[in-house]
Amino acid sequence: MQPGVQDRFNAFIAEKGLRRTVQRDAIIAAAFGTTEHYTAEELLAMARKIEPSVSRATVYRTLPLMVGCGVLKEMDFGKDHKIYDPNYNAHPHHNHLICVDCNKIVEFEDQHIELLEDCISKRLGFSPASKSLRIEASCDELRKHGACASRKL
Amino acid sequence: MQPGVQDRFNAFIAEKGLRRTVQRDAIIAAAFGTTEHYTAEELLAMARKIEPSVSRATVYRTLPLMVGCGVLKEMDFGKDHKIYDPNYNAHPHHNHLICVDCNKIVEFEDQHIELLEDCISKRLGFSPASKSLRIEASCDELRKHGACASRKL
DNA sequence: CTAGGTGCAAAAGCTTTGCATCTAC
DNA sequence: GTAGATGCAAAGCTTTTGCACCTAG
Repeated sequence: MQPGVQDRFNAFIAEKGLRRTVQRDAIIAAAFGTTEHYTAEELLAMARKIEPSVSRATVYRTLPLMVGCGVLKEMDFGKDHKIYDPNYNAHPHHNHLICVDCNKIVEFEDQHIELLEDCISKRLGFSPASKSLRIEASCDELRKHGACASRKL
Repeated sequence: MQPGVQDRFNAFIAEKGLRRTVQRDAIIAAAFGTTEHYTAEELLAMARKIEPSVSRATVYRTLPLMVGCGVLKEMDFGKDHKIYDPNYNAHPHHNHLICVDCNKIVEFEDQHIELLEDCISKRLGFSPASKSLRIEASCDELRKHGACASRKL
């Protein structure tokens, strides 16, 4: 599990007068025991491997807590369900490239784009705080070989 | 209605051996009679003003056709429903800035970001074709005045 | 002891689909 | 005439919620 996350969540929970439970611990452990993106349903499955008593409702009730705490990022890639990204702790400024052909998601960082985002945001009257950026593109692999090796979702 | 769109859609339809109907015409007219973004439900309402016989099912069946034809862009801004953008014909390279506070969506174009997208896409092994970019940011208005004038959705 | 948490199953909300009827070509 | 389109209502899917029971502090 990613270091520090559990502590950050506990502090957040405590500050709000909420409680620490076995189920929440299991969900946190599952959520940050991987660097892959996942859906709510997938998180439920992972959490249940750790603590079988975890229910779907509790997962759905805990997800907003983790997002609100700032440890987990909720994303929407145009699929029918939301996707969660546990990598914002390790790489707070990473961006996403999503392949429109095969749905592959590549995370990347780039200094120039950071700067550009700041400029554009300010120009339009927005504060560059808490921004994120995503590029949709076509997969070279698909065009060349008719299929994409890392087809996902 | 945006010029050329109807023709483009008709050609697309014809090529696929599909048919032109009163309902589809009304949906196209509604979809491109505005420059605002809209949901499927909103499009249904607009189309019914033109042709009352349009049903929800036909709207949902026609949306993928317009998207597949390339005249309409489907977007997902993390809300519970999809949003459609009819402005890609007039401005094929525009990007979106979405305010995380008030959901305001600002469209903008930027030469530098175009270049940067190309570089990054290629670097990661993707073709820059059909890319789009969105920035999420915080609204200055909200921070200053506690509320945002153009609160939407 | 009690405010907060949990599981279950039902409900909600958007989107899709089966089916009988209709219509563009 | 026939493949394709439509409307209606039912079904699907993810996510939310009401409720009775449980538990951390």
